[in-house]
Amino acid sequence: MSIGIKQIAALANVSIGTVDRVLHKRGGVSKTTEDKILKIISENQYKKNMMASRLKLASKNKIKFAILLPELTSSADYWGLPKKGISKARKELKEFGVKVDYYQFSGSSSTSFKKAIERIFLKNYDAIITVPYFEKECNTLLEITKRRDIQVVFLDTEIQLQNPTNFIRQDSHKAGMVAGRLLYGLVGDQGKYFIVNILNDRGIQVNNKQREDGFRAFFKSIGKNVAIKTINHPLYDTLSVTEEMETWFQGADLKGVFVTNSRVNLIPKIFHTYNVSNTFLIGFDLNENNIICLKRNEIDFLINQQPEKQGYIAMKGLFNFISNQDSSELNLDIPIEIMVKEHFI
Amino acid sequence: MSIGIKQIAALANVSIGTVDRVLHKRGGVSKTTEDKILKIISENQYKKNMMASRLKLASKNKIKFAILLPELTSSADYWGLPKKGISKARKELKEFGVKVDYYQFSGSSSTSFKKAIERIFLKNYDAIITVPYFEKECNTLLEITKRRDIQVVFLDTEIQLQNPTNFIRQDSHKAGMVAGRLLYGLVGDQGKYFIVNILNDRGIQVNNKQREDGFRAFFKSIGKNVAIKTINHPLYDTLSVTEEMETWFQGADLKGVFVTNSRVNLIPKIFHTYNVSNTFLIGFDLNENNIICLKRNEIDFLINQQPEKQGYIAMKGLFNFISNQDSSELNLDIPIEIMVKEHFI
DNA sequence: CTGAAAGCGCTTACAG
DNA sequence: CTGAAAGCGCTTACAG
Repeated sequence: MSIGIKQIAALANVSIGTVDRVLHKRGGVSKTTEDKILKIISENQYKKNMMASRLKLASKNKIKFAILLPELTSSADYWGLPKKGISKARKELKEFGVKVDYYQFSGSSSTSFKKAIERIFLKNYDAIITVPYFEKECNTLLEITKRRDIQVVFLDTEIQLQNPTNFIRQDSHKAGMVAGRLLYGLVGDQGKYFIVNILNDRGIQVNNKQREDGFRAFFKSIGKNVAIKTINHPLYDTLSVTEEMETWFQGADLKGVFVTNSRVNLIPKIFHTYNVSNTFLIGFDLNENNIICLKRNEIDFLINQQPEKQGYIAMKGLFNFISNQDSSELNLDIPIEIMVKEHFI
Repeated sequence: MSIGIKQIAALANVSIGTVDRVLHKRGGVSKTTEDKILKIISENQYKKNMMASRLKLASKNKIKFAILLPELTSSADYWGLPKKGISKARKELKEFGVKVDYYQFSGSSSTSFKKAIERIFLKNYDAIITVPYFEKECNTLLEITKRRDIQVVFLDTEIQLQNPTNFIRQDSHKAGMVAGRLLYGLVGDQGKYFIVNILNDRGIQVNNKQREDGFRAFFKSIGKNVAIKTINHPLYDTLSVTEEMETWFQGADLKGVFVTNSRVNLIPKIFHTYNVSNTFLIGFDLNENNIICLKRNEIDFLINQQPEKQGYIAMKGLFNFISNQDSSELNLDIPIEIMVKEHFI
């Protein structure tokens, strides 16, 4: 049977108040008493009853989360998805005394990120969920939160930072390898491969580059020296056809196109306009346009990053950590989910 | 702000005891008072605080689960997996007053299932998690549990039963369609397709048949009239080669083999012995031997039913239902997870 | 038909 | 340095 503070108090011949002082390191307990209590706690593997604890605390001491995501734009409603998962967790955790505030930054402005962080630090949050767009600013964030004992979880992308930290995201390099495997199955040894990085105003995103590297690593791993060409394309709402792309329209050999982000739905229009066939296409994310293309057989595979799940798990994991001091779920890989047309029937 | 029984009592000018009598339909409340209280409850969307409720109840009124799974055999340790997920949930729910007992039945004996059910009914369980092997006995189970207000969740397979019920399992027909899509991508229009049903002593399992049908439905859906041959093979530890299989060893055309269960790892040995190439292979489940074959490129795709997740979700869903009367999570599709070699690197 | 009271396990402000 | 007591929101046995 598990033990409670009442039993600990009885075993140590003290009151439950004293046991609590030791458990919460509130001080004002004699060394002798403290040692006695600590011994009993460890011998009996005391684990606090989270229900009772939160029931007491929920009304006054809220657990406060700051969510700082890039703002939604017309071309990128992606960030609504982790937000949705966060919102779902928020509803579930409300009765446990969890409070959530939302902040935004502009994806093209490190200053806006810095400013949002400053506003966040004005309030006393227990945890921050954000995205590692700006390396320098993220390092600063980590230094400050470490000092103040604020938990941070980064979603979406893993980047190298100075302090160890928590990432809940898909392994982009591995996702690129999986994409390589899938496209190779369709296109084979004799075909031509194209990696399309669709850039935004800050150039290529870190995880898009990681996906590209993973894709190439796959072909290295199977020892095939196939032709792989990278096309870096500036983002337009309708993708213009660059000179590099024109090779797509020549020759009857099979071709495989790997788009390293969610803008893969821009490609089928090009194929259609130029009457290209014998081409296979793979990309990321389950936005509406991508799913339409998948259903039309214009896209062969989509890889899902499960952004909703990322947000949901970040919330749940942080809550568990803060309420139980259990860190197991704060750093994890989201599975590389492969989607085909039949998933949507 | 959300409202509690104290506020309801104040609004209705009664004591919290009376409010509780209405909430729990314990009777002994005048119609006038009851109506007044019900009105306040619905107007204010009262939702009981699960923490407080379980804190009070956890010590006396345990929520009791009976788990009834097929026994583990040397050739089928599969059922250890949902059990693992159930065990994980058990640990998390222990402090909420959840108790779990395990029962077993033999997959080849409906009597052993019936007997186990009888033993289960001797105790007062709140919920049963099991697997729908035997249609008649499952119908009986549902009738009795309905009368006694016991919740039931079936894992692994969905079958048609007389009463509506809860299934947490993968859509096997759809999984067969996904398998068709994947194999078609590798084998194409010109190849030959084979469905291998590896039978056990009860013949073909329901979900294996559903997968076969789904596989065929895929080819129908794309309007291709390819050659698909079904091979029903009795189970042996090493698969013997039947006459039907010998077509595999003839001709240079591509061939695709779809094994409708977890015994797919028996096939590569045959290919190896008879020096068969140009063959692609897909099957189910992430057992050790299957993963070894996947890593050796002997299997091209594995479909994961996420059995651990099934068990885990069943437990969590039932707990939520019983403690909150929220049925949303008791009937659901486990995603059709496609695995390739690179997932395991 | 209804109310007052004890208690689930933990937390903390207060008194000494 | 330590204890006694109130209270989180809900549940229920008891008294009337």
